Formats: sequence, structure tokens, C-alpha cells
Amino acid sequence: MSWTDERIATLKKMWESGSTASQIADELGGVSRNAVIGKAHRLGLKSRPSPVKASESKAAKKPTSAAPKPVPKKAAPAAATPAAPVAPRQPVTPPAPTQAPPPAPKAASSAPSQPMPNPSSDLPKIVSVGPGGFLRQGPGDQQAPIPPAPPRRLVPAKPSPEIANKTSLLDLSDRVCRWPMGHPGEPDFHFCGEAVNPGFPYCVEHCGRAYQAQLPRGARRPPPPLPFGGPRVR
DNA sequence: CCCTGATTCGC
DNA sequence: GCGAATCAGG
Repeated sequence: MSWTDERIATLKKMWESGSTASQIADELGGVSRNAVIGKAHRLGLKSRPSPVKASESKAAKKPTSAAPKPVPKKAAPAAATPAAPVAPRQPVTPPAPTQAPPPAPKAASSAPSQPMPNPSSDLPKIVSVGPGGFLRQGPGDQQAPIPPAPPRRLVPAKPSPEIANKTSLLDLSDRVCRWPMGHPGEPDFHFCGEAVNPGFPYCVEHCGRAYQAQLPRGARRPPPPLPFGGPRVR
């Protein structure tokens, strides 16, 4: 397999969306996890939370009867780049997913920032995150286990006033829709915040998305295009 | 053991 | 440029 533009695009997309190299490799097919990682690095994609990165802050070696183990293999041309103030890696405070304005946390709703009009109007491209933490695509994505009993009655949840602002993680409660809007990590990531459909974690509208009727085997709509609808949901 | 990503290095 | 082999942490 070769790295076509499309495959690279998918790689980038998935990599940036947090998919693991294995998932990406699986999605692309014909390539190994290593290939994906290798390619990702060659593409200059920044490294993501790796389990192998905790080695820091400890100058403690293994003196005990063990050689300092200078260089395992290739010797790096140290003198090559003299002035390279490589930052020793700061403790970097990760940017909060939800923008938290230090002053005046939740007030001044006078900000004319669009208070999310109709959630369903911007579905075409949006990729939301389901409860499991996996990404899901708006239209026509698979839904494995058919969950709970259908709602007895759909109550017309009316726009609650408490969502004049964006509903952040901290704003979640038993009464507001927990449906994620956007991607975690993105500056505008937030939750629906609509009044929930009683008995469900989501509003009526998102209940419709979360709990979809299981279509007959034959009548299932396969997602052929799939430029990458999200990580496998197997 | 499984998983993860990082790195190396022969091709 | 590619990716298997290897490394190393969780």
C-alpha cells in the first residue's frame, strides 16, 4: 500500500482526533501500526500522549554496578547544533477543553455569541462524541446494542434558559443534555445542555440520535464513502 | 501479557 | 520515504 493523499488525509484526521495508531492502521488497512506511527512522524504530526514519556525529572541512573550505558547505537552528532536551546519540556498546563474565562465565569450573557441555534441544522459535518468516548458520525452510523425501552412519551423539551452560555463539563447535571458538541480539546467544545428527555441523559433530539431503532439486517445503510467517520465502533 | 507511542535503521 | 524491529511506559 502506498500513502495516497486520501490515506494521508485519513491518517491526519484520525491522528489528530485522538485515534490510536492501531485504530488508524486498522482503518486504513494494509498498513501496520508502526507504519502509521512512522508516517505520522514523517508528516510532522505532533506526538500525542504517549505512555512512554514519563522519563524526566529524574537524573537517577543505574549506577549500581551497571555502566552508564552511553549510547546504545547510533551516536548523535552532538556538536552539530550548538545553539539549540531545547526546552527541557515544561510541565505544560493543558488547555482546558472548555474555555474558562478567569474573570466573570458565567455572567454577562450579553455576548452575542450565537447560543447554538438549532443543533440539528449543523449536523452535516459535525462529528460528535458518544458516551463511550468514541466519535460518532451524524447520519447513518452503526448502532450496536439497542438500549433501553423507548421513551413513553416525548416531551417537547423547551430551550432552557440555563444554556445562554455554553454548557461546559462542569455545567453538566442530571437535567441537562450531556450530548457533546464538537470535539474534546477544541476551544468550543461543549455540551448540548438542553433539557433532558426525562429518564435519559440526553434531550429529546439527541435521544433520537443516541437510541436508534435497529433496522432490519438487509435494510441497513452501509457507509460506503467514509472519508473517515470516526474510529471503529466495533 | 496486553496495550500504547517513539525511535532506530536497513531497505 | 517506508516500516519492521526494537524500545519503553502503562
